[in-house]
Order: sequence, then C-alpha cells, then structure tokens
Amino acid sequence: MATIYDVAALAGVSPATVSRVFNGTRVSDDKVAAVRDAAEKLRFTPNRTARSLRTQSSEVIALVIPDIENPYFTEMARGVEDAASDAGYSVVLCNSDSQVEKEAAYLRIAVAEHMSGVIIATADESSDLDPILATGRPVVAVDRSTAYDIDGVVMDNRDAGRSAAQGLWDAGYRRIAYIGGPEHIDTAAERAAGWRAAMTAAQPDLDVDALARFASFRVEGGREAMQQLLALSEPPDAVVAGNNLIGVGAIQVLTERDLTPPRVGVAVIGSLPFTTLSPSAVTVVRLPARHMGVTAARMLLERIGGDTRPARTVTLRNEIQPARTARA
Amino acid sequence: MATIYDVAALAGVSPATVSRVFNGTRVSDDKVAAVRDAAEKLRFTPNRTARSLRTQSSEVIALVIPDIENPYFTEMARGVEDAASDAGYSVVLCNSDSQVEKEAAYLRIAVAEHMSGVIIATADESSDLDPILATGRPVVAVDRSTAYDIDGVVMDNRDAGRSAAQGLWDAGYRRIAYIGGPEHIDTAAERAAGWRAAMTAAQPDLDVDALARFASFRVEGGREAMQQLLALSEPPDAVVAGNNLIGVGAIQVLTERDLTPPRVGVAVIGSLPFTTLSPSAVTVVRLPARHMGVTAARMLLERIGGDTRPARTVTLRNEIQPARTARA
DNA sequence: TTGAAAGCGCTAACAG
DNA sequence: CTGTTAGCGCTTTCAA
Repeated sequence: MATIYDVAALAGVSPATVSRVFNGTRVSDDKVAAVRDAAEKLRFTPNRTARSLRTQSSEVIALVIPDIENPYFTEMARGVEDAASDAGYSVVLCNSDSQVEKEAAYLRIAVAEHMSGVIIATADESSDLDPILATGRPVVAVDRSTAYDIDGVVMDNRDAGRSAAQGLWDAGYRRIAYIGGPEHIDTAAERAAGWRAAMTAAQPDLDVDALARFASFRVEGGREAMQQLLALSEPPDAVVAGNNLIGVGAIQVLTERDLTPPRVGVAVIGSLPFTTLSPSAVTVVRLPARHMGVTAARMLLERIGGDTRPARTVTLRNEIQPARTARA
Repeated sequence: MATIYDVAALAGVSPATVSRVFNGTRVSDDKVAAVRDAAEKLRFTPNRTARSLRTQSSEVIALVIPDIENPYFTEMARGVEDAASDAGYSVVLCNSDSQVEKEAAYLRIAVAEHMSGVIIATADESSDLDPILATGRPVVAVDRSTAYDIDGVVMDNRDAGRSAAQGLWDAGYRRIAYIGGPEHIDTAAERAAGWRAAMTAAQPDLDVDALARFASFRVEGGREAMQQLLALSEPPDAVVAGNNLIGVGAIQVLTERDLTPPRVGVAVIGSLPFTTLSPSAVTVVRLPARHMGVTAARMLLERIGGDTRPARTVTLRNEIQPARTARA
C-alpha cells in the first residue's frame, strides 16, 4: 500500500501537503493537481488507522441493539447507516442479545477502537453506560430512554398503547386484552399504561389486570401469552400486541385455532413487514424505526462535531393504520 | 486513557514488558502480576488503533450483504457474529443494498481500516473483488459463488428448487409455477433450474416457460409476479417462491384473493420467520443461513490465521419441511 | 527474561 | 502557502 510519503515523492511535495490535500486545507491549485495525479497513479488510499491514532478519533460509530433479528431494529439500523454513511461514517452493528455483559463488551471495544460515538438501544434498565461516558464519547439512546443525562430518541409509547386499544374499540371490540414485553423495560410499561388508560376510560368496571400478560419481546412470548388468554373462562375478543414479534406469535396462535383476525381483533404496536396476512385485517401502530435511526445518527454526528448544548430527548410520532375490517 | 507507558511506570517495568504481558509472550510471574495490578488500577485498555497501525491488521472483519432487512441475511449475520466474537473479532456489517458501487465503497473502507478479512454475499455477478484481493486480504464468498478463486460457502440451490417443486407435486399439485429472483444471479438461476428439471421430468408436455417469472428478490417482486400468474388464461394451481420475500409477496396476493394456501399450493425456498400463517400450510425449504455464517466466519479466521491451502467451496445441505396439508 | 529504540502512516504545530 | 518535525500508542527486533 502506498503511503503519503510515496505520493509526496512522486508529486514533488512534502507529505504534509499531501495530507492537506486530502483534508481540505488550502493548497495551491497546481500542487493539488500534482498530488491527485500521483495518488491516482499509486492507487493511494489514506490509512485510516494511522489517521485515527494521530487524531484520536475515527469515522466509525457503534450501533448497539438487543436483537439483530428483529425487523424493527434492522429498520432502525438501516436509518442509522444511511445517515452515517452520508456523512462519511461507517457503522459497526453490535448485537447485545439483550445481555448486559455482551453490551458492556461491545462498549469496551468501541473505546479501544477509538470509535467516535455510540447509538444504543439498551438491553436493560441495568445497562451500565458509565465507562463509555467517562471517556467523553457522545452516546445517544434510541428506542428506550435511560437514567443518564444523554441525548435520546424515543417515541410516544403510551400513546401507541392507547391508540392500539382505541383502534380496536372503534372497530367494535370490547374485551381487549394486552400482551406486552417485560414490565421492567420502560417502553413496555408505557405501552401497557396507554392500553390500560384507554380501557379504564371506556369501561371503568372492567378488570383490566385479568386481561394483561407480560412476556418476552419475542414470537414465543406472544404465543404463550395468547394461549393463556384464550384459556380464560371469559377470553378476550381482541388483543393489543406490545411489539411486532409478540403480534406475530399471537396471530399465529389465533390462526391455528381458526380465530384469524378479524374474528378476534388484533392491534400490533410495530409493523409486520413480512406478514402474509391481508394487511387490512389487523390494526397496526406504525413505529418510526427508520426515522429514529436517522435522527439518532444526526444527533450523534452533531455531538461528534462538537455540539455541547444540554442533552435533549426527541420524541417521534407514531402513525396508526387501522384495520379496514370491523369486528366479525 | 492510560497507555502502556503509564502501566509500565507504575509497575516498574518497561513498556515492552507490558506489551508482552498482554500478548502472551513469556514474562516472569512476578512481573506479570505487577503489570496486571497496575493495569487494573489504571483501568488500562490496550489501544487497538495503535496496535493495528503497528501490526498492519485488526481484529475486525467486514460482512457485506445485499439486504440487511432480509431475515435470511440477518440470520446469516448472526452466525458470523457468534463465530467471530468467540474468536475475539468484531464484525462490521455493511449493507450494499445490491449496488455494486456501495459494495465497492465498503470494500475500500475495509482496506483503509485494516480489517483482516471480508465475508461477502455479492451484490451482483459484476461485483469487483480485484481491489480487495490485491491487498492480499482473505475473502470468503457466502450465499452466492463468484468467478474468483476464493473460498466459498453455498448451498445446493438446484436441489432446493427441485425439492420445493417435488414437495408440491407430492401434495397433489400439477400446474406448479415458479417465481424467482433475477436470472443473472446464479443462486436464482440454479433454483429455477431445479424447479424446471422436476417439472419436465414429471410432465414432459408442460410448457414450463409459461409458468416462470423472474422478479426482484423482494416482497414487491413476489406480489407482481403472482398477480401476473393469476391473470393467465390457465393459471397455476401452485407456485414455488425463489426466496423468502418473494414467498411473502406471493402469499399476500393469494390471501387477498381468497386463495390462501393450501387452496393454491405454495413452496418457499427460505424460511418465513415472521409469518402469521399456520406453518403447516406452506412447504418450506429451510436454508442453512446461520450455519453458512458460522462456516464462513470459521473459514475466514483460518485464512487470517495463515492457512494457505487452495481455495475450497463448501456446500451446505438444505432441509425440506413439507406442508402438512395436502391440496385442497 | 528484559529493556532500548525504531517506526507503523498520519496530522498539526511551528517556521519560513 | 508549504516544509520540517515531533509524536499518537503499540510491537518488535536487537542487545544485554
């Protein structure tokens, strides 16, 4: 691999000038041309590692997410990637698998590799960001908020829960159950609170707790909870799913029992990109996953650029997409 | 951040000794202890950038895939990640979006960042690996084979196509159509060939070409092709989908027209992780995505470790999962 | 076994 | 505007 010294020699200038040409500092036109020529000839690519070592930074950011196989997070990743690569940054995708230890390991790597910042959807409320924050690196929280004083991009989870319940209510359903993610994850708790608020407002007498189930944010979690709900002496006539995967699990169980929506109403918080269901049968609260990714990346890049304003949290809007079919 | 000099000073040894301790070279026990102590106290983390610059390598590999939003590739990524992180490597996920230019840009970054190797599912048969191969870095092709003399991990695509068609035939379907990805992508062509072989063997008189459609490897591609097939004067009674997303699109269209499988038979090459369909209604040829990822990562790591045997291509087996329901 | 010292390729003062 | 020079933090001969 050619270095700036090779280029400098061929172009008849100093290495510093070559560096300047590649970093946009003012250099006379003829030298710029000479350097570009020489670089071309030698197929010179600046060595980012050396640059990193010298500048103590690198054009790489880490995106830490709990589940790379969840389309919600890959859509978000897509947004981060697009915004970052527009700015010349690359993104290292780190899958924490919802484990705090794996997450910590990735954050250590981010530091050791001089990455310039981190976007993280925390695994848990016990996630420890102190070590990375101690290095002074900017960190932006996405999806889930944290107890740290850092930038965040979230959505209105309570509203999502409320909208989902309301959508089913408007379609004529009454015993609307809820299957959510782990209660200790704030987004899950908020969504449940939204559903609960909608239900108690509409039917003060309803025993809402009997209709709530908390599972993992996975297909299997949705399946189990749905089975439990159907086994109740008074089963629900509809259900709000706390995320996309839970929704898939719930719908699978309903389909297996010939209760395919709209026979039992279903509202899902999150999109179902690969569902084979007729899209009109299910109410979907679309979450701004891609948009969150883009926003988080932009905020992070601003911080990397030196922005020192106080931390802010941006709340993105959701978009409800009601089922076109009413109660069967 | 503490450096090896700080650690050396505190431990009363030379920086070289600190380096040796962290790299496993023989150092007397007492010095090892002193160094570990000092490192602990200073919360020392070796600076990977400096290490990289010195050694001309880094414990990072790039995984370049055409579509990060396709669960097939994320499953593969998962496999790569697991195998790589076991070996202390991190993975940079690069989404080429099926564009050769984006792909080339990522390969350039891989070089500039001194990454030690690349696993790539090429965007296209025109993908240019010459620049990266010229640097001497190991490259492993996954999913799709290439014209280069490099390691590869693929599956038996022809067999997949054949199995899918056979599964439908066994279930009693006869006019079995095919919707595949772009014909110029070898995996797509092979799968089509497998289907074609099965069909002509079973029904020599059938005009198979009338029943074949080539689309993009996306949901929309599957939708359009399915609509075309249904518009034929003699529409098919079953269809083989060339990948998971095409399958989703095809099933969506069938569902909208009240032809949900098994009314029209469907066999999908690739898993449908988030389908809400009763799993027994569709024949699925499960592809070893995760396994491919793990295998590719292991091969790459061996090459990085200095393996210089001739390039080999590993072909992984598929697993067919027939629909439990026969023709309606 | 250990230390001294050179240098990986680049950038950023500092002079000129 | 341009060149000289001193490192960034680490590894790795080469001597001791």
